[in-house]
Amino acid sequence: MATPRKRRLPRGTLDRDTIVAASLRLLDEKGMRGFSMPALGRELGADPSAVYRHFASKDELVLAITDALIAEQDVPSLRGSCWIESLILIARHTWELGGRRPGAMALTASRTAAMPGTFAAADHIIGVFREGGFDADDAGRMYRSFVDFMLATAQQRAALLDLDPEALELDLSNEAAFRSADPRRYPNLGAAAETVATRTWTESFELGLAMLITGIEAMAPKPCRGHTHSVRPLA
Amino acid sequence: MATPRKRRLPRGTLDRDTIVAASLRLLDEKGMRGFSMPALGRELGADPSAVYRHFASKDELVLAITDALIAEQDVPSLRGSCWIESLILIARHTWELGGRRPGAMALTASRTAAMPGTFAAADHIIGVFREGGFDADDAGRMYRSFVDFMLATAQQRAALLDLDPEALELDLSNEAAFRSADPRRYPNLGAAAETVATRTWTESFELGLAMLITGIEAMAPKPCRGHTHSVRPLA
DNA sequence: ACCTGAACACCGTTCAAGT
DNA sequence: ACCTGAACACCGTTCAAGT
Repeated sequence: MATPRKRRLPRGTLDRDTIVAASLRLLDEKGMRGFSMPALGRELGADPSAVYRHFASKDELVLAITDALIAEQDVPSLRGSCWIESLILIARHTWELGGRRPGAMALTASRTAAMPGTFAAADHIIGVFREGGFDADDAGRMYRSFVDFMLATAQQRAALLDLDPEALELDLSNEAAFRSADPRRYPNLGAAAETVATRTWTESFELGLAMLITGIEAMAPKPCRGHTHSVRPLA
Repeated sequence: MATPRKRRLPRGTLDRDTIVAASLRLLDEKGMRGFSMPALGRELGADPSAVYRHFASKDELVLAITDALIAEQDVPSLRGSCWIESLILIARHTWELGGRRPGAMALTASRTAAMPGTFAAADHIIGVFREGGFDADDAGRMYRSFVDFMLATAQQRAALLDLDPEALELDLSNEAAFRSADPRRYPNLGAAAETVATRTWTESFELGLAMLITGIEAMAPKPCRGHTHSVRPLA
């Protein structure tokens, strides 16, 4: 309260890591809507335009945030267990990350950063597919499709959670409104409406993951025979 | 050239349908970035604020656009063929829609509108799952997970295509840059880098769809015995 | 009743000026 | 060399004023 807020920052205060960390804090607190250059300036205690000394554009900053978020993730590896379980663990971790940090997930999940964190994660997941007996090229193909599913699904929910409260409320009430569809006009929807309306996003994700995992194992040269996976189809 | 552009619009010119149609035109021409209230006003030849006579907010307009886009879709039904083929057709149609009209897909794919177009599409897809022998509740569950996968995947690519040209260029060059990752540090990525870097989005979608379809058929009470589906795992 | 136009509180980005 | 502050061309939304 004593220090005047308009003090000039010392010369070397800002760097790329500081700005990325402040961006992630801002995204966690205020969501994507609150992540603006003026807001970032306030978070840093600097003028918004100072960021442009370190990143050429907001988009370049977004890519740096993308890699930092990936690099932060520390999914415990499951050596000794079935490789399929590793995939399930990675997918669930990503899904939960989108639930906890919707702003960061919504902003970054469709971007590709050619940086160390991204490379390390890709290397890890391709390695998991090779455990399943896929050769390197097929493991690369499976990796791309698996990651696309995982990120796309997590991002979709994150984008919804990141909406402003009124829009989110409207969307959720619309899901519930499936119950009010005329069963004469929409007989199939009418018969399933209660289930569709009350289904949680996580239940829907889990069933989609079960479908995917079933498909992956069917394609795998080395399926995990005798091992029951932790996904529950239609449970 | 002769008519002065600032003529006042006749009283009943604007209505919800006109505004939604102009929004879709704008999204197709200029993408999500170009879809602003001032731009919509120009497209309509009206003052931007006139739209607020018909929609309470931009978000309410977005939900109307969502339903209109769904209602426009006319996926040919495949009575007589295997029900799995209908799912494949619907998924591919959605994917292609996101490629052709990225702005509209990116804006709407995570929203739920409780309106006729949405109800009719839901009814149709739940019906397809019932053809596969799922009871109504399970068909409702499968519908949610299938649609989430389909829309999320299509939206993710659409959001990328909707980026401004410079950001898109940066992202695509980053995908290619997976080739330059150090193979000593990232041996799995190194072995698959060429495949990962040159893989198209559609190839990745098709493999993901094949995984999902394999999983769905494995769960179905009435799989399509003796029928070869049009998805090609790892082809 | 419906559309306009000015106004408000914001954006991302640039660049001359300060230190 | 690095940060500031004013400026530019935008946003979504509101509301008194016009017709």
